[in-house]
Amino acid sequence: MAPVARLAARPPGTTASPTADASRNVNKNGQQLGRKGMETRKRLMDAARRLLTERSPFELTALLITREAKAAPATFYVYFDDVQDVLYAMSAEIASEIVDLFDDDRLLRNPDHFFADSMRFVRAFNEVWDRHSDILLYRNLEADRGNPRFNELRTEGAIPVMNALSDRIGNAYPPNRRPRRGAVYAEAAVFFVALERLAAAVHQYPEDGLSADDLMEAQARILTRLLEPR
DNA sequence: TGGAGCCCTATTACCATCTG
DNA sequence: CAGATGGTAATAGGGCTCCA
Repeated sequence: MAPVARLAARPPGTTASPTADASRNVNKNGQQLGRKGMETRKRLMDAARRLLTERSPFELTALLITREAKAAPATFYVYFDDVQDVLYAMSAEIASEIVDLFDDDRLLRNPDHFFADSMRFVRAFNEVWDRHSDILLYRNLEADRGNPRFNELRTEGAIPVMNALSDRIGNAYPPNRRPRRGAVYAEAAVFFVALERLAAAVHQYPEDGLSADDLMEAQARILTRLLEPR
């Protein structure tokens, strides 16, 4: 249950650390990346992305990536510590896509559109997973097994979404009956963890059990209930 | 069991290219 | 042109598989 506790422990409104962004502009020798360096780093990440369409993250090697990128093995270590470091960089890029789901502050605000908005949100969330399930599954696996770097990344991606959700869920309560902030935040956390777990399961076993559409509709209905006035 | 061969990671040294 | 940045050949060493 560590991820839930970790998610709930971060005070709402906390911003993400700049660590991942900062490391994109400097190579492993501490040199500032120029145009060429940026291109080479991107080429290595694109190569890793291509390889992931036919291999598990655990099968990636630095040699495979550099061959795919048409670079020398040593070049890989100029930009990344190891294969996990590339996967971390790829995970960090995806985090912003999930946060972007709440770019529109009107989302999930209008009671007339609660279900439609919920469907829109749930679909958009699942689409991100659809595009990046291999990397996101790897990120969560590393986070679950106690890798602090990946755990922080997952938390940083989740916090803005949970803040947005808990803000809206809180509005469902009349001011005189509103639970304390932490309790509302916990409701958002419970919903978010279920949302993410189901997104992971659907993409891991797409042919088994309930259809993705059934699951997404059910999630949208549950979210709608959380948003409706109590 | 252990030696050979192979593949991989990781590092170093050095040369090439870019930029101000 | 000098310093910064980028790329890689060469190499050491570890782990794995195969085979006698």
